[in-house]
Amino acid sequence: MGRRKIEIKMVKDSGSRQVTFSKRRTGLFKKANELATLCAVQIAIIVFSPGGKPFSYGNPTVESVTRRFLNEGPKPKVAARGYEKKKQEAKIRKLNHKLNCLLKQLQAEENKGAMLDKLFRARGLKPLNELSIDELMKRKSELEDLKDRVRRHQTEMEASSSLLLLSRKPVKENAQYLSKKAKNGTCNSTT
Amino acid sequence: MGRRKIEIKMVKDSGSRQVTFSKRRTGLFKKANELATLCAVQIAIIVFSPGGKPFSYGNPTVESVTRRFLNEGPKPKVAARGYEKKKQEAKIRKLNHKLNCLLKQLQAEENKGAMLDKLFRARGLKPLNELSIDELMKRKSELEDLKDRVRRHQTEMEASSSLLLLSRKPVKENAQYLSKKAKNGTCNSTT
DNA sequence: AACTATTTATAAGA
DNA sequence: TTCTTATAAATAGTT
Repeated sequence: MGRRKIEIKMVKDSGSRQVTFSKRRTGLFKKANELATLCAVQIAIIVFSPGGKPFSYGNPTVESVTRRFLNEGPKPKVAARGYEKKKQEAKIRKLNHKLNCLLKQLQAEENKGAMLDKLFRARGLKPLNELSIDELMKRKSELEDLKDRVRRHQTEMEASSSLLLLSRKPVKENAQYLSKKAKNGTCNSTT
Repeated sequence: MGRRKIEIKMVKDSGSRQVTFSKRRTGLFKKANELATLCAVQIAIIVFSPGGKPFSYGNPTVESVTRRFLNEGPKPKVAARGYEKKKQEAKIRKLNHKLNCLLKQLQAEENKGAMLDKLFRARGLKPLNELSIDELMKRKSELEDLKDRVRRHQTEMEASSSLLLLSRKPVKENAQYLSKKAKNGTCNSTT
């Protein structure tokens, strides 16, 4: 977009990254304001700088938009329709395969991470001692987010697992449990 | 931006307004994604279409970013300076402890998730078959995000680990490596 | 912060 | 909706 085309990859130099962040944050907020004005719509943006400082744009306010979003979010979503079921099942099988592969990779990464962590602790945390407080705070909040997400996924898995245990019964009897599950679904539309 | 310059005023024709909304929403989300990638930052956008339908973009998710924003809001800022080093070290020790605990929990969650996954596959994926395609797509993208974040953290850990191996030398000799690390570090002041 | 050479976004039109 | 294209706007590298 400027003198040269750049790859959309993380900017390694922290100084340049900060400059890029400032420029693009300004541009993004300007675009958001134009969208809000041209289309008379509500919009909210929250972004944390590389240093962890929060910036936000809201029309009319960040709070009102997020509140509306969070209140509308848990709408009951109508599950898949009855037609073209075969095609859906094929897609589902494909997605399940990808999902399983990803889970495996994830676990592998986690195990490596845990081993490194043990190494650290055995060594007395020397390297981490030299990191800044801000850096550690950032890591901590990232890990907390990560844990939340894993836990949420875990909950979903457990719910499905319960259904699994019921699946020994004939399929027709299962229908009631499955539709119950659909009713309680957390899925937000946000298409 | 196009064939003609337009005033940034509400578009009166509702059809044109919807078209403008679609185009600009796409552009805005693209910009947001570029910002998140280039600067490795968290960002969330929520926007309601002229018809009142919610659209959102989040990295890693809208929920995690809004949660972080809402939680940090009331808290005071911590930007600690170079003095009072003892206090800093105490804080760092505490944060490291939390970090380690979180890593352990994370791994535990992952292992449970993997076991459930095996259960599913042994059973022929029956329960997942009843989920909608949208639901599965959402899960898949969540897992991909999760994996990216774990990998990013993993990279950090490996970098620190390399430094760890050098730490057998006297502390003074370490200084150079540690300052090198600081130069490449991700922490920006962002005053 | 300002400056531009370029790239990117997009308003109109198809 | 999707594509094309002329033009406006954003921005990467530089000063």
